[in-house]
Amino acid sequence: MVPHLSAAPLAQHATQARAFLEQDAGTQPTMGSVQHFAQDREIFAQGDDADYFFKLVSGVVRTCKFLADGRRQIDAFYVAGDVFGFEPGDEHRLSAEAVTDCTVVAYRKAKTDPFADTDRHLSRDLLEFAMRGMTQAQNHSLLLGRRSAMEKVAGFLLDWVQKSTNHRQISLAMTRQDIADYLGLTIETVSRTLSQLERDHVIALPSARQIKLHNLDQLEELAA
Amino acid sequence: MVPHLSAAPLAQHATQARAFLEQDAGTQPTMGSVQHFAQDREIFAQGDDADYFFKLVSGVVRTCKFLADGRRQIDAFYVAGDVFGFEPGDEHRLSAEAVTDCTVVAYRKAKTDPFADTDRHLSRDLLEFAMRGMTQAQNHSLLLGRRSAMEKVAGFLLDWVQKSTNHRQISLAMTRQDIADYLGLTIETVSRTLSQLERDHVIALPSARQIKLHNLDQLEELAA
DNA sequence: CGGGATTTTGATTCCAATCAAGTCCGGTGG
DNA sequence: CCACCGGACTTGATTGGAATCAAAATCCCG
Repeated sequence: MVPHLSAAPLAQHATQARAFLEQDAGTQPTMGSVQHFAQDREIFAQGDDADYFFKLVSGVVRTCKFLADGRRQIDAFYVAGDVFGFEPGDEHRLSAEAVTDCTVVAYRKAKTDPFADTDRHLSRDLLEFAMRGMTQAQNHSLLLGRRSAMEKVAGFLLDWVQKSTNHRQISLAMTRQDIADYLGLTIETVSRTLSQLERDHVIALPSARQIKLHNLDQLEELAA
Repeated sequence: MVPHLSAAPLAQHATQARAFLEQDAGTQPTMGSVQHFAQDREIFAQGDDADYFFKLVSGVVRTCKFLADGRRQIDAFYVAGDVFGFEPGDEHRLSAEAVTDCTVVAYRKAKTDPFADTDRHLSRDLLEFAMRGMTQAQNHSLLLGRRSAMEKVAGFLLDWVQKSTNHRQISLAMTRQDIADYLGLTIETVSRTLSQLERDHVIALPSARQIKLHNLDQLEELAA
């Protein structure tokens, strides 16, 4: 039996986040600072230093990514009680904006950083797994949401060549059906798109599972 | 697999996890058990108890979700060195299958009470938070990958009504453009789909931002 | 070789995007 | 109180890109 799959993951973590922050407030010397943002104001931008993360007190916030040509993919909406802007790495990978006027509490990330305590190797590394998974899934959403078949396939090839030892050739372990189900396309479209890339001399297909990349620059352009 | 006993499955036993983290793939099989899977074999299924998580030693693995009608969305591919099956909750939300013959090391999640150690509350909560973010992003990918406009919109309404105090009416804070960018559709398609739902008496639209849900059962059917 | 699975290619359909007007508010000022 | 303005939303006509339907070609693997 297939469990019910929530179609739109609208910030399902309010309870856990609240527990975390209440506890934090009691144990840390520095409290978060309350801030207000008017509707459509940016709370933080893609690439900003991720020194703070936020708890939403009231209002609604969206986090989103932008492609170079302006296409936007909203990653999530947040409501009162939700925490957002909590990300791996030093800078924000998403931007956050006020959908309505809203009030947030900003917490300095360093103050709650479990990494400082060397006894917490466990949490640090597991946390990194989880955050890597989160980032990966967010990137996948961006890939699926607003990209053409060509952009998806080109992006897939670029992802895989990075995992490959050889920077010019990919050995695919998976079938066309697997690729299609990963990219949200049909097997025929994947095949056609690869054929098109071959016709354009961007790649060569010595066999179905072997792909030579002739023109990485062009491939990157096609991946948008 | 052994039934899961802990109410808080996210925390890992410190000793086990540290050993796991420092261990190189394929060496020191003291903590985890090495297992082999032939091509296309299932490593775990959606809904299985998530007592174990895995590190891939060799081969390629895919994790995926299925909709009721059999449509499949592959969430990720994993290669040697990657960790998968590490999820919040006490059951796997994805299934994992061997794309090629592969070797994994299985690690059992601890059943010890994570609340016993108060010093680790913070890390535990941060971890849980990160994992919820991961889950959320994965659900979003499923939404974007293989769903029609009607399924996306119906799913969006069902998710949003859960956040609402009134479970028969929704007040939307966001514009149609926001909804469109969240669902990977255009503003026109969102509008048309909502109008269609109103024509079918599934919802009513007293104003653009107010939506009455007349028939939740039908909405759930449409969300597939 | 032979046969089934996988992949490619071709023809057609269909859903959602695009292009293009309208309509409906929600605010503002007379 | 009402007329007007502008942004948000809806609706209509058409296009276009990917899905679907349908064969071929190719690749494996016994």
